[in-house]
Amino acid sequence: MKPEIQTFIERLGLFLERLGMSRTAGRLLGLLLVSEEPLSLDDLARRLHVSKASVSTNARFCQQLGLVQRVGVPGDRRDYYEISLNPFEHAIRTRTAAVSEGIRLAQAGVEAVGDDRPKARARLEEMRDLYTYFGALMEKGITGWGARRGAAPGDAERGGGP
Amino acid sequence: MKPEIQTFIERLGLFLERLGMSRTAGRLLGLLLVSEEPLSLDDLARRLHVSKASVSTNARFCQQLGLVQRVGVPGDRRDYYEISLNPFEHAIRTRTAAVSEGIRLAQAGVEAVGDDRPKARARLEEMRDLYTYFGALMEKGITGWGARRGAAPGDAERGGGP
DNA sequence: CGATACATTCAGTATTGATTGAACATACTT
DNA sequence: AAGTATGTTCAATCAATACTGAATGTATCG
Repeated sequence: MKPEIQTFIERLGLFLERLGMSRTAGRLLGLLLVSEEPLSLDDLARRLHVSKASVSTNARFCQQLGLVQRVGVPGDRRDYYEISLNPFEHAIRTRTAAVSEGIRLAQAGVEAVGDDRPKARARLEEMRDLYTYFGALMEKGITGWGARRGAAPGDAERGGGP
Repeated sequence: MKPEIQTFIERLGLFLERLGMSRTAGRLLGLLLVSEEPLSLDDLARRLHVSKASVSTNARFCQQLGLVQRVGVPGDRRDYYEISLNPFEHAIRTRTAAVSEGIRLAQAGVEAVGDDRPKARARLEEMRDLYTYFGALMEKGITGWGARRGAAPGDAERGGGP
C-alpha cells in the first residue's frame, strides 16, 4: 500500500480521535474511504494490524453512527463493510445534535440564574441565541448541500440511492 | 449555591468534555459563566472542589483558547479570572480551524489515491468540497453574528432568529 | 447431526490523560 | 533582607478507555 495512503489513514485517525471517536474507528473509516471495494472484518483486521474483536466493535460503532454500512457479497457468508453514501452529511448532522444540546443547556442556565444576576443571564442568553443561530445555519447548509448534490448528479453522485 | 446551578455546571462539564476539553475546564467555564464577579484561583479551587494546581493548568488552558481572561482587582495581588466577552464566537472559531484541517486532509487523500480509484477519489473530493462549503458557511455566520452584535450593543438580542 | 466458519461478548491488560501534593519560582510587605 | 502570599511545574497516583485473546453464540455446510 502506498505510503501516502497510510499517512492519510493515520491522519484521519488522529483527526477523528480529537472529535471523540477511537483512533481505530478513525483508521477504519479512512481505510474504507480509500478502498474501491467493501472489506470484510478479517480484511480490516489484517490491514489495520488490529484484533478482529476491536474491528468488530469499532465497525458496529461506525455503523450506528451511519458512517458505514454492511453489504453482502453473493456466495460469501462474511460481513463486508463499506463507507456509507454520505458519511460527511451524517457527521455534520451529529454535530447539529450537539448544537441542540447546547441550546437546551444554555436555556437551563438562563432559568437557573433567574433575574438577579444580570451579567450571567445576558451571557447565557447570548450562548443560547448563538447556538440557535448556528443550529439553523447548519441546518440550512445541509439542506442546501443536499440540493446541490441532487442538482449536479454527475459530479459526486455515484451508485444507487437507498 | 442553588442546585440548578450546580447541575448546569456539571452538564456543561460533560458537554465540553465530549468536545475535547477536560471536564474540570468545562466546569470552570460553567462557574465563570454564572458568576457575576471574577473569581480568584482559590475561589475556583474551593468551589470546584479541585486542587489549585489543576485550576491553574485548566484556567491557563482556557485563557489560551480565548475563553477566559485574567483581570486585576485593585488592592489585590491575586489573579482573577472571568469569562471573556465572546467566548462562544471563540469556540466556534476553534471549530473552524478543525474544518481547515479537514480540508487539507481530504485534499491529501485525493492526491494519495490518484486517478486509478474513481470511487475513492469521488468520495474524497466530496469530503473536501463539503468541508470547504461548511467552512465558508461558518465563516459567514460568525461575521454575520458579529455584525448583529455590533448593531445592538449591550442587548443580548433574544427572540428572533435570522 | 457434527463440524466449520464466522461474528460478538467478556474479563484482563495496557495505555492514555487528568489530578494531586510537594517543590519551586516570583513578587509583595514590613 | 527576611518572610509571606501567590502562581507554576513536576513526579507520582488515579481513573477512564481501548485493545486483546479466549470463550461464547449462531448460522451454514457436508
